[in-house]
Parts: sequence; structure tokens; C-alpha cells
Amino acid sequence: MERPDETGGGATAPTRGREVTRERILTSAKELFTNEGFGSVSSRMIASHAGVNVALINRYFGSKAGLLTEILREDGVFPRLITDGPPEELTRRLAEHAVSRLYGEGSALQRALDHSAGDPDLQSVYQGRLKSALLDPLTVYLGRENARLHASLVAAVLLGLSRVRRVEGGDALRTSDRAQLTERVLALLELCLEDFGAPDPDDP
Amino acid sequence: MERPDETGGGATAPTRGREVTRERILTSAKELFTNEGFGSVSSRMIASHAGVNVALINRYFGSKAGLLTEILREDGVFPRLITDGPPEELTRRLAEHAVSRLYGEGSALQRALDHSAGDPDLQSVYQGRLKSALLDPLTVYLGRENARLHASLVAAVLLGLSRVRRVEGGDALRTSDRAQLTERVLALLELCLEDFGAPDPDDP
DNA sequence: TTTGACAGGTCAACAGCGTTTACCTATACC
DNA sequence: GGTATAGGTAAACGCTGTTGACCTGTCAAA
Repeated sequence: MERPDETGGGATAPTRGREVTRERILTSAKELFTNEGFGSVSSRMIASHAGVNVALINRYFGSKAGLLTEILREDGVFPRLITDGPPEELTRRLAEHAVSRLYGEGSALQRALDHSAGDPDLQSVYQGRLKSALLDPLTVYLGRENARLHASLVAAVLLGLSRVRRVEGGDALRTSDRAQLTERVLALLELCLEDFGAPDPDDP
Repeated sequence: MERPDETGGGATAPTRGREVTRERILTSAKELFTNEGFGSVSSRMIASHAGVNVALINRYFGSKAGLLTEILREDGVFPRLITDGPPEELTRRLAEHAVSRLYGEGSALQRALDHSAGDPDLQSVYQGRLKSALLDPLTVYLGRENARLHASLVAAVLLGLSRVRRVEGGDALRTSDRAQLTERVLALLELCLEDFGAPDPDDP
């Protein structure tokens, strides 16, 4: 289990071994997924890019989808977005993040994977991720009646935006003034979170 | 040992022939895609269900994705939703349609294909369809400044809802009163269409 | 009636995929 | 030195969508 390499005193980086191989695969997969998308990159491509045998992908990650899950596990921007910062600015944080994604900012990996969303093999990965990275923390964070429903509406707006961007290439959603767009998305999110049956709190 | 086809004078339905075979494939594919989704249904499954040779799918439709394109070509609910009815009720029509989809109503085929959205092979099919069935007609229909942007926002909300439903299984989005949900979606859509820079018309 | 053309259908193969199985090999410990 | 074992390998499995070569039945002209 332990790495006898460093305990032995030798400082040379090993080119084999569990951790090294895992890392090689992760790095190559991340790079290839980013540039080509999940569906277009085969296990054999990843393996050969990593200089590693194909079978090792399944040995270490169970499956190609498992490899992606592992990659995504490290990179959770939404939970931080939700909890980091004052609650009254939650919607603004989310809106600005969504708009920045429309403008092609944000993680290249994320963009590539948005592009691959819907692959049958990724279905469950994406479902789990949407839940664990957005719906669940947001539901908990809201912690009020119908929290899940409000969270789902917010998620719908956020996901819908990135989906339309994918189809439209972002052109249509970028024609207008960015600040205006941000405000509009902000308003949409706030409308999602508004209590049911309650009148507009700004308009008593 | 079939009898001579209608050209021979007989009125009996032929079991072979270009149109018959095409129709058999289309029918089987529609049924299988509806029940299993695009990605889970193989060409060979379609062929055997239709009682037809696999190669004929590619002969008549070019590819499996081409077959799906042909199926979708006939079924355009959104263009009708947009143009059929008074303009002032457009958002209500869209909202009610979206909510009915959340409740599992509407075309089973559509639901199944939502479920398969994102398959790499379907990417272009879906992009074309979203444009031709929703974005383009809506843009034309709005026909005002920033029409494309407003249409994109509407599309984002609609697509986002169906996507979250897919992930959540529709549970979260159905917990509340349906009428309330419809009103909320309606409000979201109206907010999408609201002119930029214009103040709330209900609140002069 | 014979011939030829040709649309429609069949079959087997191709290259690729993700994944699994059986095997080898180099290292670590007794 | 012997041996257990983690790490790595090669070859296959069953599947996919797709293709090209080959039949076959029907029709039209000779």
C-alpha cells in the first residue's frame, strides 16, 4: 500500500506504480476530454496518450465513465458558489457565474463536458453531479418550504442557459449588453426563489 | 410467393417494396425509441423488430441518426404552439405545455428523446431541431429588437425544465400545486420576453 | 419467349468501441 | 533464495454502426 520509493530514500520520480499510473491516466483524460469531448475520446486513445495499457483504465477507475466521475469529483464550483459569500448575494453569484459561462469563461473542461452532456454513458454521471453539486447543496442552503422545488427551478434556468449556448454557439445570448443580460438572469433566478403565494417583497 | 403488387391490379397490401419497408422501419424505430431511448436501441434491434434486414436502415435513411431525423421531421409541436392562438397568450401556451411535459404528458417519443439528448450522434440532430422548431419560429414571431435573445432565454427556461425533470425524475417539480407551478413558469417566460431597459409594465 | 436491366433484399464482413480474462513480471518480504 | 503479490500486458469478447458484394424477383423491350 505505502510507496516504498520515498521511504527507501530514493528521490527519483517513479514511472510506474499505482499512484503514478492513476495520475497519468487522469491527466491525459482531462486533457483529451477538454479538447475533444468525452464521446469522441476512446479508452484506447487515453491509454496510448498516457503511455499506459488500456486495461488499466478499467482497473483503476472501473470504467470510462468512472474515470470521468473521478475527474469531476475534484472540481465542484457550484457548492462553493452557493456557500461562499453573503446569502443575500447568492442569486447574483449564480447569475454572474452563468453569464460568464455564456461568454466562454470558466473551466475549459466544463465547457467540453457540457458539449458532451447527454451521452448515454454519462447520463448517470451527470445526474449524480447535478444533484450533488447544485440541487442538494442549494436545497439545504435554502432550507425552507418547497426548497427542493425552488432549487430545481434555479437549476433549470442555469442548465437551460448553458444548453442553449451550446446549440446557439453563444451568439444569440451574447448580442446584448453583458450587464443587462446578467441583470435579467438575476431577475429570473430571484423569481425562481420567490415564495409561492407571496407577493413581490419589493412591492408590498 | 407474394401476389403481384397493386401494379398488377390487386388491392392487397404488399409486404415488400420501398414504401412499405420504409414505413415498417419508421414505425418500429418510433416505438423502440419511445420505450428505450435512442442510445439503447441498436440498428439490429430496429431491423429485427421491423422484420427487415439491418442494411436497409442505412439504405433508406443513410444512418441511424438519419432515421431519427426523419422521425422528428414529422412531429413539430412547438411551431404550432407558437403560431396557433392569440399572441397575448403565447407565454401561457408555452408554460402550460412545459408543465404538462413535467407531468409526463405530451408525446412519449419526445420524452424518450429528451432522455437520450446529448448522444454525440444526436448532437447535430438536436441542434438543428431546437433551432428550426423553437428558436427560429419564435424569433420570427417576436420580430422585434433582440428577438433572438428573448427567444434564446425562453428556450433556456423550457429546455432547463425538461432537463431537470429528467434528472430529478420530475418529483421535485411536481410536489407543489400544478397551477402555482404553471403561473411561476409563465412569469419566468414573461420575464424572458420583457424588453431590455424597460421597467416593469405592471408597475409604472 | 427470351433477354436484360434494375430496384429491393440478403449476408458477411469491417473497423471501432468498452470491457474482461488469463497470463506475465518485477518488486518486497520472510 | 524462495515466494507471494501488486502492477502491467496481450488477446480476446460481444457489441456497435456501417458497407460492399452478392442474390432475386419483377418488369420492359426485343
